[in-house]
Amino acid sequence: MLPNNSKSLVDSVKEKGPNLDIYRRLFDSILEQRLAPNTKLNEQDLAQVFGVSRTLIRQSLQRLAAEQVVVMHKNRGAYVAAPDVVLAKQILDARELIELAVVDLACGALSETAVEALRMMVALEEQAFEQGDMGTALRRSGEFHVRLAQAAGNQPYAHMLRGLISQTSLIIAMYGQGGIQCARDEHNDLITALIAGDKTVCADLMRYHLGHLRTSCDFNRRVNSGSLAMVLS
Amino acid sequence: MLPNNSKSLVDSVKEKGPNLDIYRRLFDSILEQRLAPNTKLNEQDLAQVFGVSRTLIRQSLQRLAAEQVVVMHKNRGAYVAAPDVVLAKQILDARELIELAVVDLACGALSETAVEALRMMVALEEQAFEQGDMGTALRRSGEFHVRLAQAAGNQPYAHMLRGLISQTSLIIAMYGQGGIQCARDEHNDLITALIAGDKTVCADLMRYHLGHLRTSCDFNRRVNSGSLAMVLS
DNA sequence: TCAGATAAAATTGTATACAATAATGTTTTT
DNA sequence: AAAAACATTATTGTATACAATTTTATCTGA
Repeated sequence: MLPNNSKSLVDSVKEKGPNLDIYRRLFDSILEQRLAPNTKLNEQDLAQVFGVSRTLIRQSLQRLAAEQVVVMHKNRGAYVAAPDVVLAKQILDARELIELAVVDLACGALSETAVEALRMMVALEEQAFEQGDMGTALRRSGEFHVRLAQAAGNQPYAHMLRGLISQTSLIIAMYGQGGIQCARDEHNDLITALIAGDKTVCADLMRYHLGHLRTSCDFNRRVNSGSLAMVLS
Repeated sequence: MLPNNSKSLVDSVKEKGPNLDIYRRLFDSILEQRLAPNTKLNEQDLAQVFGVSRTLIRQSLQRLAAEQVVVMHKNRGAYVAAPDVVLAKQILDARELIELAVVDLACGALSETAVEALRMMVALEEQAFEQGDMGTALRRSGEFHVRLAQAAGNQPYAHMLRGLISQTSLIIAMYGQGGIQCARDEHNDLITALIAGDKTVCADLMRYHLGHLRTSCDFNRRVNSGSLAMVLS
């Protein structure tokens, strides 16, 4: 359930606490689809799992709720978010808007070190894929996009995109039907195009890439995710 | 210090608690520039002011921090955020990106009721202005933009824009030099243009409007906001 | 007088205790 | 047996208590 491997991208990179770690592990667990949409997140259970008091669990849940990865119902607890079809499409639209702006900024403007870091990210993503760890592969795929936004040098873009990508993981969990990971070579192609510096090509590549995401989803399919109790209520 | 008037736009419109109120009052206080950038937000003091325990104060501060309106330093407390020049420009860029997308969606697509609500918002904004309550006027000016995004029908746009507009208030507090409110008629002009339905005109109007914001800021001016102690440290 | 060390106070971080609400199970009534 | 009412349990919401850290004040020693 709980990953503890790579230091993922938390916004406030600066000094935080050890409780930041439990937030990150929850966050990653959701992104890696170990926690399905609509899953109830019981505070006491989590406190026991992490070996801390409910105080820290609560903080993490509230932060996740602020990021809309989790929804909190008053007096009824926290659940992994489950975006409906309408919202899902809006999220993908918003992602395209931001990502195209990112590409526009990054095109022909990536530093050597940035390129290296991005290539490394893709390598890690492929490694997870080849090891059959689809959850990690999916999370790293998202991280690639966030890292690209960071490299593009606009903090708000990176911040907003991080949120949108988190929700994209939920969308894939709910409406996806495999075949997304096939597109992972496209990340390398994108890097190459960004170095080459043709904005039209870069934009088209990104649109193409995100298009795969859309076509890999079936928004008609009624979702059975989460606990059955939730579905039948 | 603490406003309690209109129900401002909190993202999770659904059921929340009474502590939501203290978050909102803090949020509004910052947006109305009653709390200047770099102001320290002492937990115990706030707890006393609001008549609650530090628990609820902490929750609100953490949420504000998640929205980047407040910065929390480990073991050193929470401060009203103070975006530097680089970030300020990035925020304004991001705002333009989102707002143009919003305008594109809303152009020729606003319902009757939406138009009415927006007109009302402008009226409230002008009312505060004429009463000399610049803080409230500024906050409502921001609310207008968020409400427009909501009317445009893309939730992520509205959500992201809300964050960017909050930070814009901080930017104005730090780098603004008056003259922003002169542009408040432009909101009504924008509504009219959106109804008319010419996308080029609408986009130009929005760019023009946001351009005023940029020109009303002097990014060279070294900021003296917040407690002197902070500045001199 | 000033720098450094040390002690005191204040502030934040976390855990625990209690209150309020919702969920569950049992009994009672028809 | 079904439905309603009640009691029980579990879960979340808030306050308080304590621990850890930082800030401030005081004291020393050149």
